[in-house]
Amino acid sequence: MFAVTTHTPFGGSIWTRPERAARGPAPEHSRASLATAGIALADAEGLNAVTMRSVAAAVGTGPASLYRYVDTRAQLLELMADQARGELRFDRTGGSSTDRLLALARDGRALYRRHPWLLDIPADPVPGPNALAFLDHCLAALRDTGLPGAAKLETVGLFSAAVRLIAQTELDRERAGQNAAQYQSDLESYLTRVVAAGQHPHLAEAMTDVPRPPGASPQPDVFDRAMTRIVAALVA
Amino acid sequence: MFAVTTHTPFGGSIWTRPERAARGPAPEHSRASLATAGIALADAEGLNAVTMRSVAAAVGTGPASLYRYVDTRAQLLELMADQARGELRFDRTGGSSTDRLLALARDGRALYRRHPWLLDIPADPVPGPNALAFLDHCLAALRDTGLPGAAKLETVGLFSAAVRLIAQTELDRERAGQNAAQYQSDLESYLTRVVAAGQHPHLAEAMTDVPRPPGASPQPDVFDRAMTRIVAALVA
DNA sequence: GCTTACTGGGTACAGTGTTCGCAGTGACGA
DNA sequence: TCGTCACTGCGAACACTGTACCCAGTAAGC
Repeated sequence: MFAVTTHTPFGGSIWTRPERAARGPAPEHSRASLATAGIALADAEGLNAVTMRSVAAAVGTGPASLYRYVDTRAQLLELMADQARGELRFDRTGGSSTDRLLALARDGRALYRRHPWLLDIPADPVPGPNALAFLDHCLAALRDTGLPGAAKLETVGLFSAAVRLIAQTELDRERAGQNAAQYQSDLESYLTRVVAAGQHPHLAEAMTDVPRPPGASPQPDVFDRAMTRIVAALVA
Repeated sequence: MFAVTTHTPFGGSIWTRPERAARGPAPEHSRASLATAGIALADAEGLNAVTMRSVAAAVGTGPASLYRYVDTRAQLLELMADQARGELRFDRTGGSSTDRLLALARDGRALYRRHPWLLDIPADPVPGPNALAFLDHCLAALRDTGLPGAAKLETVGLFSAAVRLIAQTELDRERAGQNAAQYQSDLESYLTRVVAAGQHPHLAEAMTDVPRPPGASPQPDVFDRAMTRIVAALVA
């Protein structure tokens, strides 16, 4: 029912804000506990359920108190995102660049499946500690490519964006498929109406071409196929 | 300062809602006029400036009246997004698949530069008329690839997602660059502190490798370079 | 032990998307 | 020709949001 702060280029990231002050009493809560509470809420009911009030209630305090730990709601989301990324384990150390990147991509996908609300948070302008760890492992995977440093960084940027992107498309499609009753039928009738209108000849052709049987299960792993193509293009 | 409805898989799209009712007096406004007003506001002050109240005021009515044309704010954004996409012109009809896709990509980038708020609107679950026209031209560009229909559709999905993605990264970087004073220095000191901490060896290596001079202008066309790689991977 | 900078949190504010209810209006069926 | 009835415009109100303010209490530094 509401909002994501539109792209403010830099309103101040959590990671440039000191966690504890030098003076004064010890805080009763912690960044980690706020993030945990937020993640639990988001996992259960989506990102919209993560309000200052709900998180405050979850840790047992009032809304205003959260601003002792965080300047803004967006910073709270930053905490949640990074803590979620902390679930990533980096087992594989050997193998080709391609294989290692693909493994990292699959880990990323699994993370997005566990915490779909991550896709609703705009990519953080400043990477947190766990994002940095992921970044470092991506760079490690590129060791053998011999690319210069800047190119490696750019490649990693494209790579993680691609992972996010494909996970997003995949999840969107699945979510849509679940309300198949309403969505699929509405979309289908809409599209056939559009196609029947006569414009969009290529769309018509693509849709009639090999019309898969309606009950058929979707292609098994769009993600793997797409990711393979992209990774190949990136390390080339 | 506020919100984007988190991914409701299908709350009902504008394009499955009848534009005019059969009975009753003629509406005083139109979808097009609402969209135009919203676009003007978004162009000038960002997507957050597009509130039901501001749009209503722009067309000279009260907030509640908008709900005669639109079920929800998200549907208003759908209208804006599709109307903006209507600015696209599709001149090129000949050439290789790669060239035609690259031309479409550049058009898309130009559109995102003109209306950056498009990047803040989640990709519509149901494509509007102008999105369909774009889709059709992408499919036309893939004519010579000989891919089956479903694969063509999938490819186009990846393609337009990639355009959006790269435009987004590019614009993010530019926006960040403008507040160079605050952002760059903060980020830089943060990263050097992180690197100095000793973990993240590969990050350290990539950053020290060929440290570009601080005043140097950024690489001219990240977009073209990245897009070329991706398109090549897609039509392969 | 005095100062100072913090912490907790109740209250309040400005602003949001959206609903309700009611008066007016115009196309359709008789 | 004339009711009927589904629509239209819209003022007022609701529920809820993120956040600022304020004040009492608390612990570290000189």
